[in-house]
Amino acid sequence: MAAATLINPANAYHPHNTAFSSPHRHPPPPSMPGMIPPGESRRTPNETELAQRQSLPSISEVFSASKPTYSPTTPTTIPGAQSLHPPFSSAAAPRSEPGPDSRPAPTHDDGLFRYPRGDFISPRHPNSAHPFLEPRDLGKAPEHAQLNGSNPPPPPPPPPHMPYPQQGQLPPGQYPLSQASMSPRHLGHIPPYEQHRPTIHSDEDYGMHRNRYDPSTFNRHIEAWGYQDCLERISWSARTVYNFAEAYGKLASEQHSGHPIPERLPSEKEVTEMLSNVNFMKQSLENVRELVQHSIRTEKAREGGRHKGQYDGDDDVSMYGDGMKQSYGLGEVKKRRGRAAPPGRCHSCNRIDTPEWRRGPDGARTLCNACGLHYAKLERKRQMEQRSIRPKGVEERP
DNA sequence: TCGACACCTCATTAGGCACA
DNA sequence: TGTGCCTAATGAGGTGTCGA
Repeated sequence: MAAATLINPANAYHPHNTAFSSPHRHPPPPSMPGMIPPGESRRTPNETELAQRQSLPSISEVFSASKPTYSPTTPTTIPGAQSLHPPFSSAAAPRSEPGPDSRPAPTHDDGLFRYPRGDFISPRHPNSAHPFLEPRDLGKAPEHAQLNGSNPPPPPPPPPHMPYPQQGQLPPGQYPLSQASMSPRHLGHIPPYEQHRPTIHSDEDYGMHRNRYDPSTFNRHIEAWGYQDCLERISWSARTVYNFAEAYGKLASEQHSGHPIPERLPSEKEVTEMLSNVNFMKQSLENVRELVQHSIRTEKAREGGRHKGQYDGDDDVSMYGDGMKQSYGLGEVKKRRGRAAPPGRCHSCNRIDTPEWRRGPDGARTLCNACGLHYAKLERKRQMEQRSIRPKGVEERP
């Protein structure tokens, strides 16, 4: 099915896809020595490049790290301006023109296992090479990245002036929130949250890539692009709202009183913008739905009556990748259970192939086998430490 | 010796189906 | 139509192997 092919993350996030490679070439943070490209096994022949290996922080690293601290959510970059024009003109809701490259990063306060959650959704985003970022790493220089000798990464672009986070705390490639988007009365108090829309691709961008596509498949490329772009925008909007809630939620939790302090509440404009984001998300989701429906209709028309009565898999298509379906004949496809589909890409190392998908901080089947095992180990150790810290009687709760 | 990871195993979940 | 059973599929921990 074309739709399945188009939306298959394994296709969209293929490690060799140039769109996936980081145009920014930001070096991985020092806590992640030896990043390896996505999909590359640790047993690749080029094992000499140990320094390039992408792995989770070691346990000792993790537990020697500073205790969980609030890591201000900072937008990262979106190289979106290199793509086609979105077919969903309606989705390109006119918003304040985002910065050249702005994109939010998730906030993980556990301090143990963090990664750019959204990068799964936005494969074009380069910062997916920075999984499990920890606050202690944010200001460090990317020393190890230069060990390779090739392509020394350029220094991250200077962030625009922002009241916070403190200078030098931003990881490479992440930009603080623009000051204009912040309520003036909050300056210096409110953790930033992303308020920039992802770049809406322009006609010029579209033109730049137009000649790449065969006219016969042009529409399909447009669809694929629009799908990704919509997801990207949905992802962005969701994170914006999330970050907004996180930021003000944290403030609220710090107030230690039941009554909100007016100075620490969001401005009405900010709330309105969040509402606008929600609408924006809704619009984009509707566009995605249209695309899916159209794709299904198209595919059914093409298939004709070939599989008439054999499989009506409208509900099943999007949940599992092609690989999962191959084991079934068309006539024996069963309704799949409503569980998490394989992400198609490890949320940590971006690997797309793994013998097994494992549970991660983002939920079931969000990590590859290796990362999942590592994460599980970290979690176990963390829980053990917590138990050892907690007084007896408090610990055991199912 | 230790860390990382592929593979194994088992408990859990949810869809399908028979039956009252 | 509701309920209970069966079973495929999944989730996740455990174990063995390999390499540093």
